Amino acid sequence: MVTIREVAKEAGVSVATASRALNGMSNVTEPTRAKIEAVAARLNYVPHSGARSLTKRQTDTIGVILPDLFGEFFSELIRGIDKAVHAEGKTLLLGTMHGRQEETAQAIRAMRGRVDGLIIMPPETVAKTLDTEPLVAFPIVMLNAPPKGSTLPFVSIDSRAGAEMITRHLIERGARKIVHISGPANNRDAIERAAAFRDIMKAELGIADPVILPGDFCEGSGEKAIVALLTSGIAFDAVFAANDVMAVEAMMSLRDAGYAIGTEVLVAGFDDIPLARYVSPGLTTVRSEITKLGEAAARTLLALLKGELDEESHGTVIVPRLAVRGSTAGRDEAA
Amino acid sequence: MVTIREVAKEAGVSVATASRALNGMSNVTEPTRAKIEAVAARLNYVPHSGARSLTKRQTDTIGVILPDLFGEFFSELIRGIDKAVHAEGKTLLLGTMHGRQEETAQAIRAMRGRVDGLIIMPPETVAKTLDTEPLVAFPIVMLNAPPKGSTLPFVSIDSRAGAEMITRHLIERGARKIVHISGPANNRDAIERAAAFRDIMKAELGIADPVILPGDFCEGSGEKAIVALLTSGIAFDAVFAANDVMAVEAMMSLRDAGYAIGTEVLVAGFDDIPLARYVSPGLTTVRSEITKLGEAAARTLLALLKGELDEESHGTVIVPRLAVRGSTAGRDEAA
DNA sequence: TTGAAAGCGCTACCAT
DNA sequence: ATGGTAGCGCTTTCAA
Repeated sequence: MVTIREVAKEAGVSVATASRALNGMSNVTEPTRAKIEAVAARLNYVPHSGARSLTKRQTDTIGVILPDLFGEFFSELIRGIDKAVHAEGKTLLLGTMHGRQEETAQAIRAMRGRVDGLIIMPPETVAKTLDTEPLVAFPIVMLNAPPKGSTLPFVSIDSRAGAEMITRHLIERGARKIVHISGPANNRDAIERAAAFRDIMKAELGIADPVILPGDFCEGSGEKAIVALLTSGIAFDAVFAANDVMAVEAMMSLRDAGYAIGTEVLVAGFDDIPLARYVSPGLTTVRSEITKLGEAAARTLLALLKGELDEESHGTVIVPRLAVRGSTAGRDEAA
Repeated sequence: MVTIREVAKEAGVSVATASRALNGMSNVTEPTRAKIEAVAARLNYVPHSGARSLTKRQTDTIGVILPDLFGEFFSELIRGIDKAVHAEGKTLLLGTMHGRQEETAQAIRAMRGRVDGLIIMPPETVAKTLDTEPLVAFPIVMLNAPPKGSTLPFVSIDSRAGAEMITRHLIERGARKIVHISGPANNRDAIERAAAFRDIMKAELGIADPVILPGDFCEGSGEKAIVALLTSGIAFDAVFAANDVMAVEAMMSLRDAGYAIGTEVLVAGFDDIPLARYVSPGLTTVRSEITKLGEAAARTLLALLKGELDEESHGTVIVPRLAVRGSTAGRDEAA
């Protein structure tokens, strides 16, 4: 591998001058620069980013630590982050902890010296831990985990607002006996969505203790919940699943069980993954705009790095909107 | 940030000893090691991977350059790569060229000094260029682009075999007037799939010049193709799209136009993205096992880095299998 | 077993 | 405008 030193020697200048020329600094004579560039091209010189990072104390790399890489949610998220990061000419270092929480700390440590800042989406409520960990010496933006008592900047989706909207929507469309399929018990979003569901059921219908079936956000749990529901004999006229994956599965299971989706039984999800519009009927859901979420996180971090993070963008809460489709056409139309 | 020097000083040893102790080398007295580790923990020392990479001339990072990040294909691919890479304790550096071919070379250069090796999925037939480029001084594995006249190791899916299978399958299920929606004209996979389709139509049905509609693998083009098809008045009883995204769209469009999918008109795709099994009827497609593809690429690169790449694994061609679902239930059953 | 010191490839400061 | 040189934080000979 040819280094800058060889280029300098070959061009008959010092490494300092070579460095300046190659980095487009102004204080280099035009002929000198031309010669250096020619030599660099001839020798096929490619700067060693690692070495450069070491001296500049800046890596131009953004690290992302995700709980997992499964499904469309993460792919959309990464796309959003990449979009913003790439726009600033920086690169993306991807780390996951494969669901294992113990790996989080290690994953973060491994980032030291490789990235300028980190976007972390903790699997659960690791936020507090992170804030305590003194090792967190570099800029961090939390994703979807509004840190309680933490001072870390964050970007998240307003799960509560979304769940409220959708529950109201189901009621408006004629549902009265709504069943909720929740996410993991230790997941903040899942908890908020379930709580919001309860609140609206109480406020709008006076139902203090609505049916909530356990789920885990993953494939398999939507179907399981429906099987349990049907077996239980509980009466229902709508299902609100805490995310789209479960909602789609629930929809399929209900359809297979002979229910007419959208009229006899309304179904709604949360996230608006691409799949939601392809199933039939289309799935009514809460549009999180995942890509936007990723972009916002990246932009917050980028601003933080530049020291331009103003107070108001310190914490960004994205308020989702409804995406109404066929799965909640309405009970009235069933008649 | 605390460096190894501070740890050494605080522990009353030389940096050399500190380094050895922290890296678990054997030639350090137990008490010395204990003390150093205690100090490191107390000072919350985290090694600087960048600096370490520089001296060791090894980054423990694998770079991946993708044409884009859109859709499930790439998310599954990344997941596969990450799986293999993570298993070896290495990290993943992600680069994309956002469809712009000019960015490829630059993206590769930017990797110098950051990664030990590269997995590249060129948008088109950049393989040759890459092989020529002398800058490619580090280990590279090509993804899905069997380099013509290139000596780079590669992993790819046998598009031809897959397309042959599925065309035969459609014919078996009673289709005679099959229309193909192709991918981008400059995409190798797209070209091979179309060619295989032609060959089988010729061989099995004696149709030398089957209808092939242009597409681009992306959302929008499946629908467009169907609109064109319906407008043209061309007779058809099956549609084989070069990838699932277009196939699903085509399916929806045809259904909206009043066709019974799976009986009146058969539809098939290519890739087997998760979505394929959720639409209804399920989409018959070619199972590429994208995750496996990513894993294989990563493993090839890892072996290459270890100097363990034997001749036969130099080029891996994954032969896909059919995933038969409702969208090709069969024309016979229509009766 | 431990320490001193020479780099890894580059940038940036201080001279000239 | 150009050159010499001191690091960036770490690993790794070479000596002791």
